[in-house]
Amino acid sequence: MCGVPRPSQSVTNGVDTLERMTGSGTEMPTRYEAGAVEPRWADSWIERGYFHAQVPDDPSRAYCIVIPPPNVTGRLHVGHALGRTLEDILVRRARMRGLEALWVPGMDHAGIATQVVVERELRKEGTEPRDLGREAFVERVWAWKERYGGEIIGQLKRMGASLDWDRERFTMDEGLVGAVRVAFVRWYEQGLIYRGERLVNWCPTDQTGLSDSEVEHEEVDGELLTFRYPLSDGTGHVEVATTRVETMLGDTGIAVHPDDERYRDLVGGTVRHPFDGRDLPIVADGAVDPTFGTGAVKVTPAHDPTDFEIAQRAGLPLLNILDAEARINQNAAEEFYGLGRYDARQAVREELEKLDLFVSVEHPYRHSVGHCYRCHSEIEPWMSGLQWFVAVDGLKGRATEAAMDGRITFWPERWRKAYVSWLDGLRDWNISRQLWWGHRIPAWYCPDGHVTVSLEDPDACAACGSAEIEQDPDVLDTWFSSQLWPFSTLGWPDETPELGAFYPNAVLVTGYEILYLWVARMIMSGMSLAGDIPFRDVVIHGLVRDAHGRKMSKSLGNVIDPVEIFDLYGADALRFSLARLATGGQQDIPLSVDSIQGGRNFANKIWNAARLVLEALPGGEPQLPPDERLTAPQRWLLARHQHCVAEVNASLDRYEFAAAAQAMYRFFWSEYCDWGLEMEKERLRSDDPAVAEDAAKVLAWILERTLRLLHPVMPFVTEEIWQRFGIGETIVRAPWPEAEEYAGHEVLGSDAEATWPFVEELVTTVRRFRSEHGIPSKTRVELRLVGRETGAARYAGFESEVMRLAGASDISVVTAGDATGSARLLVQGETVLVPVGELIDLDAERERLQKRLTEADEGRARSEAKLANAGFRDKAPEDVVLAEKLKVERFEREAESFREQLAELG
RNA sequence: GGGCGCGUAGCUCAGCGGGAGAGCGCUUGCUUCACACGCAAGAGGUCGGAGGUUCAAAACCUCCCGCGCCCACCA
Repeated sequence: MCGVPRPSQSVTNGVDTLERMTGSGTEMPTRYEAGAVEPRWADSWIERGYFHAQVPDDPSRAYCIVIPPPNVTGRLHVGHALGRTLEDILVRRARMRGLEALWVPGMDHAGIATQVVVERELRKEGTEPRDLGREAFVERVWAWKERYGGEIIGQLKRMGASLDWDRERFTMDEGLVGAVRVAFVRWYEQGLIYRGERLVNWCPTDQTGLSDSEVEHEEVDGELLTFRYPLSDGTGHVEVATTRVETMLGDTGIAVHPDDERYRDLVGGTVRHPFDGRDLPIVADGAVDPTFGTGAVKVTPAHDPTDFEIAQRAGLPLLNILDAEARINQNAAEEFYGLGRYDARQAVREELEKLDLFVSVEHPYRHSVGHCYRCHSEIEPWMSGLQWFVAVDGLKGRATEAAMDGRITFWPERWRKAYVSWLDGLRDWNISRQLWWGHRIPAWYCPDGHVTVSLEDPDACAACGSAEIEQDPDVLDTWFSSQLWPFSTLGWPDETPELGAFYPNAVLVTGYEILYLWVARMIMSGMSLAGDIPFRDVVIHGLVRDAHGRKMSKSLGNVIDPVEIFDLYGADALRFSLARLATGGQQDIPLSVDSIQGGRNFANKIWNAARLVLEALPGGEPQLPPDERLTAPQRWLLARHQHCVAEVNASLDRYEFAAAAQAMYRFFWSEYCDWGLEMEKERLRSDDPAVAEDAAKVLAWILERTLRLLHPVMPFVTEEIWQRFGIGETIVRAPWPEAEEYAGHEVLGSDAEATWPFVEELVTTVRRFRSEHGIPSKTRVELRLVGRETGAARYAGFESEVMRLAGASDISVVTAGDATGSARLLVQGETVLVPVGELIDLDAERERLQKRLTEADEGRARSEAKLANAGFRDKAPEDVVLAEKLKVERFEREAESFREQLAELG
């Protein structure tokens, strides 16, 4: 055993392995200290290679999830913890089921995002990134990646994520660089990638183009300004409206709707630009909405996508009046040159007012403006030269079909619709980024303008042989490499054994915010390049917010740092809390410290229940006693446990994590601890060693299986306890409890389950009675069930438990109702006499009875009203009607009893 | 302009055709030999509003009112 880590040492205060293995002499502190236990297990699991997956011979034994690679921009936040927790639950369960469960770790280079944070850091040091030069800058980013990549790995390990670290990948590692190259070249050769000059979404701050998906539209209060263009022939004016009046410097035409009577005669004519005297043609175009504004539109082809298209159709020239930083360039009238776009807006307006061309302004005017998803600057539609695009029409079809025909299932299902309709409206994807950090576009240009795209870096132009070739300075959109993640991490384009076994992946878990940016593109590229769906299931979860549903942000000061939580409450606590909140129905997930404390309390509850059971366990593998020795409460608990197993499995099969967590919580706390342990305690301390041993065995057996059930959600505390059973090396690879197993015990427990409701209500009713009368817990009362001899069947097998839990000295059945001096409690319609004599306060008793009487009367009235309805009697199912009739009888009996008692009390 | 989600106990949310639930918070008892990160008992909801379907609606349909989100080239 030399050198085997013993993660539990700190908690057991040095109890040695042998003692732990035999279960004797185990000291468990009264509180579970997650912070001391978890880091040891986290390391130990990895050291022992438990998370390493082999490539199975039988592909049906393969189960694979790839981590949504976190950006190397910085440390992980609780949002990441949610997704990783859900994935870990799935992977750990699959692993326990005996599958080769591979969870691929890795990170994303996150082109623009990382470049921005590194630039910011450099500027803080007083260095202008552009001065550094490309090579040195990229080196700096790699250094950044090493630092934060390491921190992210540390965080993931600490939270217990069972990733196969032997297979860690990075979107810019050697293999993935190759995969990106192959993908680009293949699509280029298929005509799915092309180079073109188009308006792109330009971020003037980050100085790069963006795809449509990277632009966030937001409603802002702007202004709608109307001004006049004089007709060139001096016969009048045309009024146009705009929210960005500075763009009029780049106007090259006026457009009206072809059917618009008002302008029919003007089409073909021109207006004169007031600042530089250019004549702008008036053209007709169907894209113009004649009902908006004046029905005439100024056309700025170089700075508006609609205008660009109009210009293409009408043959209007492009006039680019902005530079890369969105300042007015030399193409505009001289007096505006060099102005920023917002200053220019003001200056143009003033100039128009001077020339008496200003008509009116509407302010505030609410309209939608695109912003950069990284830096939030306003996006400028801009001509930035030739850029590379992916022609999505060649990819959409198969990606849509895969979701429509059920090969890919979305959970919850509603996201499928969102996905399909997004694909439907998708336009070509701009993949050129004017950045330094990323995959360099594998295209080379010679002085004659030939383009060479190739797998290997070329020495000469493929068309003319010129050796004077230069590579495209741009890099690819970061999502271009991310989209290959499900297969590139498995070795694609090589046909590796991993790719053969683990592709398609089983499931992808991610937040809805990257459904389009990432998920949709993985499906498109997976279908096209890897020849199959990338994953069978897509699980979409909400975004983690603070306790009141607000976004977590540094400025609000409500950010929860996962590691802080791990240290304070434990990773298990956070994991359980997140799982319990992950309902799927709602869009976002409010996480509060209270909720995490709830998880911590649960871990502590498990720990303490285990303390009790393990102290009593004689040692060895927990085995059930023979069926005939099982008591009714034991059979009941077994049956409840089995229901819990079934419920958890059914929930997880549907990715209903909250329901699964809730089922475990309810079973363990409310049934196993509150009732099960409380009932068994007596037997555990029995003088008869056989009785005590049986009780311990039953409790231990159920506990051990429950630990396995809980393990995927709370890996640490379950492992820590499970070790003490001494039945194996690790719970990580212990078998997963299936619903079908031990079905026999369910049957075995059915009699006890049928008895249970009466037993539970009897105990609760007596407890309530005692509480209402302040009867001290040490005072024993007698319980007499009024009825025939068979009345005892109502609590058969639970006699001693009822007595102990209700604080009774005796329980019996009496045939006649000698009720003198007794309180009469009603339990499921049966009368239970409690001889109390002077014990009770008569006023309190009157109050109690009056309250119960009201409840009974109300209940009866409800049921009678239902039965009075002929439609109900005729049309409702028989059993429902019968149940209603029984209710009336019961309420009647109860009410009668309460009235009698009240009368007796006077 | 389209589409989606949500309005249920003070808070955060389950439930989605047959007598209103959980956690937290609150009240009252418990130094009960696993756990006060606990135990027991309790208070607290015209299930956003109005119609409709049904014997029966928190749940299904329609409309309305409030939140929130996504998509979209109306200047």
